[in-house]
Amino acid sequence: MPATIRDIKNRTGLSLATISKYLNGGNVLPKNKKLIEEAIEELHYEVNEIARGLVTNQSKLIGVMVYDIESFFSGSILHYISYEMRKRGYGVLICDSYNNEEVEKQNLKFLLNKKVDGILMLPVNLSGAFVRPAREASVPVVLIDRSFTDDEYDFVGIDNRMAAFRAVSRLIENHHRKIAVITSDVEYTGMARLEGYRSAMYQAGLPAPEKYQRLGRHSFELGYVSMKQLLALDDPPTGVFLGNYETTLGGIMAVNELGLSWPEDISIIGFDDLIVSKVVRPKIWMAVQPMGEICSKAVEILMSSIEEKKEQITPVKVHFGALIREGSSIRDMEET
Amino acid sequence: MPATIRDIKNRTGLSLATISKYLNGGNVLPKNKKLIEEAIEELHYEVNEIARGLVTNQSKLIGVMVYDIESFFSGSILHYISYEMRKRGYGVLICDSYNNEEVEKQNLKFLLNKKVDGILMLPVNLSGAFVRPAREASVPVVLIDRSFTDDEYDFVGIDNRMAAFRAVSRLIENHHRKIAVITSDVEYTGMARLEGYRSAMYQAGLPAPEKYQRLGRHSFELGYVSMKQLLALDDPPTGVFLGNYETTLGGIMAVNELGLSWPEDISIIGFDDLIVSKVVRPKIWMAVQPMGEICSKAVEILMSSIEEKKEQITPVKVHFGALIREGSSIRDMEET
DNA sequence: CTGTTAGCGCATTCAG
DNA sequence: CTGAATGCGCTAACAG
Repeated sequence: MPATIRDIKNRTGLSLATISKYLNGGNVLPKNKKLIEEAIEELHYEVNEIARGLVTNQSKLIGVMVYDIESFFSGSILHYISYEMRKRGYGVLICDSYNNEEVEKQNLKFLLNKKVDGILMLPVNLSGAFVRPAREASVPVVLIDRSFTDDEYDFVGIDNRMAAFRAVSRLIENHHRKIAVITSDVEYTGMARLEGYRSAMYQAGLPAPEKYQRLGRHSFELGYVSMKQLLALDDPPTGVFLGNYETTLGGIMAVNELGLSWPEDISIIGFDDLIVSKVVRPKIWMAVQPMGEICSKAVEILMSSIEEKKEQITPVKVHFGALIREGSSIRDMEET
Repeated sequence: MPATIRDIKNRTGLSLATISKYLNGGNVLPKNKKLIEEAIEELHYEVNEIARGLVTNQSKLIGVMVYDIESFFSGSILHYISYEMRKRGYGVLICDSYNNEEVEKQNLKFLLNKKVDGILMLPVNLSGAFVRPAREASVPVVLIDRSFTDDEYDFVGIDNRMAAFRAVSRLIENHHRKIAVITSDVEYTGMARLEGYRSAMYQAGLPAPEKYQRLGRHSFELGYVSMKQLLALDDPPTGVFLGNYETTLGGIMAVNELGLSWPEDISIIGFDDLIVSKVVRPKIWMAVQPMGEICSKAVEILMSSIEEKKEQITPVKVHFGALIREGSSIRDMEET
């Protein structure tokens, strides 16, 4: 049985209140302070956070909801978030929605039941209607990476349209005219990136035929299959923009398997810099999200909402710029 | 403010005890039952688990400690575990040790502070000494995937030595004589798999020269670099056993980049079947761990330890067999 | 089967 | 600055 505040009361002869005050950073006479500290040491006392939570109405827990914990992106996010929260003494409750809208709704309720002090979410639902219970319970929610189409919450991520625009521009600048895209048209980020691709093409006066737009839910398989299809076309593209990490990985694998190589046979620029890109040669051009910054910003916003429990004023949206990192996977088509 | 048991007392005129009993599945007169259910409905009442936890001395939380949350393996494990625990109404507190022994020790204490009811762990430490605080607090711990070299806890995983032995045997049966291994010699699983490789070679009377054993900490890079080195040898191996998912992925990428292909140029058999292998062709032979079974077994063991709070009797170790799944990545060397 | 009475471990009024 | 008293929301004996 762990020691309680009562044990240290008996040991020091002080009252519960004094000890409690000390524990919460209040002023206590030096000699009492010493007394308490000694007792804590001896008894290996540690505050029972769940008891404290009952009275302060805080659990020192936050919930993190991810659309798919098996995705590479989630792992990275979770890494940074758990690090940030640990520093602040918060526990991180994880919920996996495995890309299922219904499950996500239940997860939210589950977390609310657990009395989390706040929620960080990488949502699968495009609509934010299901988040209402959190708002009603005035549990702050911060969105990461993806936002809703119909409701506003605090958000931290990148400007996806712009990132894609800039990535595709890199191909255009290198005089590519036949540029394809592999991305999602059913997820928030994918849709924005698709738009970025289309804008860039349009603005450069280049055609963006449907056969060059391979869409579906972001996945390794989408990248793999689409890349093979693109390269098998009668009139294949010379450059391909891959819309996220999974598709990038799949696309790379496909090119390799076909015995082709970049930038000689095909130019590519991918998205999201996780493990693989560190090691693949020739190095691949990448639109890189600042994961660490995104997470620490999201945590910062969440924490301030938790602390000032004032009603949500107006949602804040933070968009970082993606870094377009240089590689050797784009060939200049004019130097032919 | 959410409704409390008191609100429903006022609304029904019943006593707290009766309501509490109903909530905990006790017998209540049908008419009272109806009364309570109505009130619950109206008031949107939900039990405050943290208050309940204070008296029952349970948090309905378990902790999961992983050596590296960014590894593919962790994501898969977390997926299954969170699913199993949700079914049981438990929250999952996640801790990432990012392969740091010191961090892992702190994580354990952190979880204990959060009063988790049990811990599932994929440890980074080889020694189990740091788990003592959990044992002292009689918080059950179940190890997954990796075990300690110096202390015993409940464990669920596979027989790594045997899995590796069988994987390498697949190459031997196909008349390979020059067989290499890429795996870890500093992690529990890697060491056992290395042993399996060596036994298989020894037993078949085949040499296992050092140049064919590429060792280090399991990583994508290890697989990538090692495979390139192996294939650049004067006398390269004809078959390679890749010791885990990351190294498998790295090895595949290396073969592809060299413009080689399996099974013509090199025969390979990998480990752990996650996303990529579903999509790479020709299909790769794989030693596959039954992730779902492992996790549900681990959860089952943990739950029973939590429920029967009797002192730990004797640790139980469950080893599943890995499935050696057929592919087309091994060439029969006699058919030359 | 139901109601009354005590706490769980702690923070927080209020006096002193 | 300190101490005694009160209650957070709920469960667990007991009586009735």
